[in-house]
Amino acid sequence: MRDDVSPAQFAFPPITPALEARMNIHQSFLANIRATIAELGTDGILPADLDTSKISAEPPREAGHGDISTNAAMVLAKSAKMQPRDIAEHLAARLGALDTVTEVKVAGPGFINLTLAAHKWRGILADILNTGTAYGDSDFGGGAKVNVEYVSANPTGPLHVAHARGAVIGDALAKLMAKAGFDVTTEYYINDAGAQVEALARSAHLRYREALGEDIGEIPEGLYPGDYMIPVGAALAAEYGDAFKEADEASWLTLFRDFAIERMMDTVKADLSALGIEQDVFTSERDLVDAGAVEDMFSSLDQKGLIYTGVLEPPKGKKLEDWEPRPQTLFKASEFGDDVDRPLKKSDGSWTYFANDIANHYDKFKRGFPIMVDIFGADHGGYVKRMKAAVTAISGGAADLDVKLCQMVHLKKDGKPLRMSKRAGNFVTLRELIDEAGRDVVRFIMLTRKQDSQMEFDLDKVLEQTRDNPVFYVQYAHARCRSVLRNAAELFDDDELTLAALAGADMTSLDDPAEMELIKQMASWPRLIDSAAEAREPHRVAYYLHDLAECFHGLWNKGKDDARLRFIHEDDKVRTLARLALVQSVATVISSGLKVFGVTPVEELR
RNA sequence: GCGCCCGUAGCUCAGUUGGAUAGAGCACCUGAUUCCUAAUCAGGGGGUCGUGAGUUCGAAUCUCGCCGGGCGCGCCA
Repeated sequence: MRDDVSPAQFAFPPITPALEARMNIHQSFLANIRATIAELGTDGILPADLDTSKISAEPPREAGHGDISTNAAMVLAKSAKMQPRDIAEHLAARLGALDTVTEVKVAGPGFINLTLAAHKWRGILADILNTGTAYGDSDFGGGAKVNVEYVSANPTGPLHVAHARGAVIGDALAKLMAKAGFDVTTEYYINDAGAQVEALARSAHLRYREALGEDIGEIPEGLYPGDYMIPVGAALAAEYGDAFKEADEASWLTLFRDFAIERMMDTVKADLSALGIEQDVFTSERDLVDAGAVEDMFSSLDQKGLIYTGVLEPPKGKKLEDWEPRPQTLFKASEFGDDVDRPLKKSDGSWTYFANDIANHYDKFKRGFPIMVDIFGADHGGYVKRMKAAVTAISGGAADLDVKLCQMVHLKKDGKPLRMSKRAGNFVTLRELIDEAGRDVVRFIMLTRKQDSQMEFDLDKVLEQTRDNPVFYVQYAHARCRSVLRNAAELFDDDELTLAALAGADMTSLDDPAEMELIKQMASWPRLIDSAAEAREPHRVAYYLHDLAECFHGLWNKGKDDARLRFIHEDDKVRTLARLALVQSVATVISSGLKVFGVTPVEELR
C-alpha cells in the first residue's frame, strides 16, 4: 500500500500568513522545516521530492535541548542516501538563519535542536488573550461528523458508580473532539426492548399492588427489588386506581413497562444532569425495532451475502450442561475479524440484542456519522470485535467504530475498599457519589487515569486540599491567578485589565527562565489538544493541567526569593501589566482545559 | 482451552504514537514563610520498565513465546 504513494502526494501547501495564524507554534515550525528541505532539494544539496510526512517537530523531553527538536535528518537519511549528521548540518545552517531562531545545534544521532527568540514566545500570550478559552481550538478534525455514544445504561434503575467513569469519559471525549475541530454528536442508546424491561414492568406492578395496600412480601428473584420502584408503584396507583390490580398481565404489561421506563429515564437523565451531562440524542431500541430498522439492517447484510443458517461449535473450556447443537441465523462476523460468526435471531425467531445494536449503528451511519465511538464497561470487552465487524460490514467499510473500554473503579473510604454488590444491597449510586465528593471532583478524578486501566477512587483523598489531590492543585493555581488579578484591580482601571488590553501590553520585560517556561508550557496546549483528540484520550488533559499548575506554583514561589518575579509592582505599571498578561493567560488556559472536562474553575478556595 | 485489556519506584499512576540520561504525586529525608493564599515551593534517596528472544541508527513503546492479574466466551442485555 505504502509503495504506490508517489512523491507528489507529499507536497505540503505553502505557508501563507493566514495559514500560519491557524497553526500552533510547532506546526508552523514543521512547515518551516519542510520548506527548507524543499529548498535544499531545489539547490541540489538533497534529492528532490523527499517524503517529509514522517518528520516531527516537538518540544524535546530534555529542557537543555532547546525549544523545538526535529528528527528530520534521521528520517531522511535512508531515502536521501546520506549520513544523518550531514543532512542535519545542511538543514541547521539554513534554519539558523531564520529570524525567529536564536540558536541551532545538531546533537546525538542527528537531532536538530532549535532555540526560538523570546519575542516569538511572548507573542503566544497575545494569542491566548485574544482567543480566550477558545485558545487551543483547532481544525484537526476538519469538521468530520463524529457520534460518541456513552452511558447507555439499561433503564431499570438509577445510575451507579460503575456508570460514572464511562459517563465522564464519554462527555469529556466529546468536548475534546469538538475542540479539536470535529462535529460531535453525543448519544444515549436506551435498551428498552428486552426481557429485562418486562421484568421492570412486573416489578412496577408489584409495587403498584403494594401501593394499593397489599402485602407483597419479598420481591421475587429476577425482579428489581430496589426501593426506587416504590414511587413508581405509587404513581401507577394514583393514575389507574385498582383497575389492574387483579387483571391479566397481558392487559397491563405494555402500559406499566412504558410508564416505568419513562420514570427510569427521568431519573437517569437527572443523575446525568447532576454530573453536568446532557446528551444530544436519545435513541430508543424499541423505536428502532418498531420502525423496521432491524429488518432493514438484516436485508442489507443478506444482500451482501453475509447471512446464513448454521450450527456453531460449543465454546471450549467452558462447561455448558445444556448445550445442544442448533441451527441458527448467523452473521459472518468472522469475515471481518471476529473469532466466530454471531447469531442474529433467537430460537423463538426474535432478534438478539446484537441484531438490534447493529441496527442502531446502521442507523447512526445513515444519519451521517462515518466515525462512531462507543464507551463501554470492561465487562463488554467480548462484544467489541463483533460490533466493529458489524459496522464494517453494514457500512461497506465506509464507517469506523472505535470502542473505548472503561475499566472498573474501586471506591475506597476510611482506607478500606468499598465493595459494591447489588445482591448485598449496598451498591453506591452515582447520586451518592456526587453528594459525597461533588460534581467537579468526580469529573476530574475520573479523568486522571487512562480509561483502560483500573483506578482507585479514594473518597477521603479526593476531598483533601493538598497537593496529593490533582483537582485541588489545579483549582488552586487558577484561584491564585484570580487573586492576583483582583489585587491588581485596585491599581488599574477596569479597561486596562480586559483581555484585549492585556493582549496589547508591552511584554518585553518577561525574560526570566521561569516565566519563559510557563509561556512555553501554554504554547503547547493546542498541540496537546490535537494529540489527545487523535488518541481519543481525555486523561492527557488532566496531566497537562497538572504540569501547567506546577509550573505556575513554581513561579509564584520564586517571587518570594526574587522580588523581580513578583506579579505586581506598584511602582512599575509596564512591568506589572506584562505579568498580569501572563497570569491572565494561565487562568485562561486552565479554564480552557477545565472546560473540556466540564469542570468549573474556582475564583478562590476557602 | 480461546479472545481482549493490563504489568513501569514501597504505593497510586504518567510516558508527547519508535527518540537523547525512563518521569510525577504520595510516603521517607533536608531546607524555604515580617512577602500577591506555605492549602505552596526548592533539593535528596529510591528502577533488570513482569520475563526471554526478535525487528533497526534507536524499544517502556512494534512482533513472537512464556509468567502474573482483570474481563469475556451459543438464543443476557
